[in-house]
Amino acid sequence: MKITDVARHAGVSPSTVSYALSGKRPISDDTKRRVEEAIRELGYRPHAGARALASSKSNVLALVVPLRAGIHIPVVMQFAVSVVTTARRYDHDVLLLTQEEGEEGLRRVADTALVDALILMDVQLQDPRLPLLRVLERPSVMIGFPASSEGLTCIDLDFKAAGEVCVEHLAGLGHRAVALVGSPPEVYVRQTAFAQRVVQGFTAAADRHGLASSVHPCEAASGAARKVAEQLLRDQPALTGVVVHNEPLLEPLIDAFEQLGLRVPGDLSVTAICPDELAESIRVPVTSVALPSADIGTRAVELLMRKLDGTEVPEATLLAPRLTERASTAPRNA
Amino acid sequence: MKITDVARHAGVSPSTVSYALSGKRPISDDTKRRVEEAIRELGYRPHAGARALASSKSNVLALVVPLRAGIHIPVVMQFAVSVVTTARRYDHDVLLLTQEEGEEGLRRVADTALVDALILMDVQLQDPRLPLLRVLERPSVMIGFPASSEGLTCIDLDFKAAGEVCVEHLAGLGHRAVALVGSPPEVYVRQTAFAQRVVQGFTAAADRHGLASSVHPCEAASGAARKVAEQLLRDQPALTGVVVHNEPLLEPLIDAFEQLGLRVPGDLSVTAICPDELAESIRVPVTSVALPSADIGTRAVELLMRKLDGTEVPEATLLAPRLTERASTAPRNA
DNA sequence: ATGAAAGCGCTAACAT
DNA sequence: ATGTTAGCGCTTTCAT
Repeated sequence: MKITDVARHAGVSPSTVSYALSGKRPISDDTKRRVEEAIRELGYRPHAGARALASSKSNVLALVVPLRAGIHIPVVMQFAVSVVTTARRYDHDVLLLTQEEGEEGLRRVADTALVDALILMDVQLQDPRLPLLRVLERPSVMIGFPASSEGLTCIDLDFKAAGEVCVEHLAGLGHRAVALVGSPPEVYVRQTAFAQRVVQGFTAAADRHGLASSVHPCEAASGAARKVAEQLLRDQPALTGVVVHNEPLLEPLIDAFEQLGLRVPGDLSVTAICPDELAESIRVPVTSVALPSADIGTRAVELLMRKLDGTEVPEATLLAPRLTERASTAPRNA
Repeated sequence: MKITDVARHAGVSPSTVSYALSGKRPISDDTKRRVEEAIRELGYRPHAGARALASSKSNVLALVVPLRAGIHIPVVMQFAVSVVTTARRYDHDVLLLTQEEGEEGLRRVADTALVDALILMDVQLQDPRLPLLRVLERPSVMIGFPASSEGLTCIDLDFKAAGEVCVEHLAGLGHRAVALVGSPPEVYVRQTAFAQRVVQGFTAAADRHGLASSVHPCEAASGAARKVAEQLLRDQPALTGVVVHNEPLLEPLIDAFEQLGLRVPGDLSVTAICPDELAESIRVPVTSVALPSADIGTRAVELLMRKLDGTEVPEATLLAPRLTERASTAPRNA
């Protein structure tokens, strides 16, 4: 079943069928109807490879997902799903690449014209893929910010501002000593951008408000919660505000505090940077800055589509943090 | 940079380059060397669309991932990653589809020849996609078993046997009253195959051994753990053995039992069906039947490759459960 | 062991 | 508004 079959069946030329499908030139209503009918009757589907060859567009995007330790998997899935869903709205499909394939994988799918454009997640401050992206003849969008991003397109939650907003919320409630429970150490060692930026924002805001502060990278294993809680209280006996940037640890940590005799939010206020869904599902719903995975995924695809169109897009898109107050924060005890 | 360029540069014909690349006919060592050199020097990459058109093979597999409620996301990601990794070993890429696209999505990627074959996850007992798969001209593999799978290729953990093995382990330790804490109710309502089969195996084995038993579908929200624990003890005061088939609930449930004054495994033995990684990471490492996501993903791709080769493959592949004893099970108190 | 050439099915100039 | 046709870059017969 090919386009010439459809053309014959509809009594038109192949190009007319092609144009009826693409809308790239005006077709009379009558012709269009006949073409559509022929397509339906014959169950015609254009051959993706032939299209890609003739048009130099595969209508496929590459999505590179991170697999490394310390990344919260459900967030990755949410990104992926929103990327796929949005891509489909623009008539594109999504090819899944793992980071294992590395730069060679990017080069492969780009150079073979298997994909038209690329989306990368888990960007590091000094990401080895950056030089490649700059020379690749295909547009790309990075979810996350490297140290220097000139000539590249990046989008992410403004993690620095997120760290600040959390501290400011706590400061506004009268808290004077705060701690950040961060991502697993390996995330910092890798210089993953978002983890670093939370620390920057957290520390800057704490200093600005004259709060005592400390930062604790932390394993995601929930078994670690008790130890972390104890350590925090040992290091900062005056501690009354905690910012958690570590999804799997959030609930166990709150449990651990309560088991140590600290009521949340009575004795200790807790804020988090995490998906709203998680913040809401916890026994004590947690005041949090949303990690809007779906929104970021959608906007990453939209940026890419505009780049494929030849439209200019901003190099950096930082999404402003949105803090939602829930039950885990309260004014400091007198 | 195309194949004719390489051919000219190497002083051979385009077909020779093609054959040197595919190995589909003998090439003299000397010629092969010259071709490889030309490819390297010119940085040549064959155009994926042109290949697909000429060979009627896209070298792309579709992977349909479930998004529905009650599915444990990290397990889905593990599948996806192992599918991608294995596919790459066979020189294939993976196109990511969401279940949202439904049957139309499958038809689209198959009929446009965007993919050569398909892998489906989260199969339901009466899956609406089954008839389509039977008529589709492309091979497919389902991860999971529908009610009737003639003519289709399925692979999964033998969940029925997994349920049995858990009960038998408990029975062997002298336990006489057991309960199954299952997947969220919506999973059963959807008639998702694996959840049902665990229940079958659990119940059959309990009956066979003359154990008192009960089954409790259960939300994944960890807040529900306490309620479930209390309900279990109310329903079955003699309860000493629990089988958990609900990843997110596993740890909270054990915590809840202990808070109710029941030591694990002193008073209550707990087994689970879950990834080994999860079972090991819990405070009380849990005796479990492994959910070998990576293995299943790998084998699904291997089945598909053999089908693409024209090799016959078994319609049903049930992976035997493997129970690992850990700290959460012990003989029943005298 | 290698070359020549005919497609694969579509798009997009270039007609009219 | 529609038709004609020359590719797109590769694979694979068919020759030799």
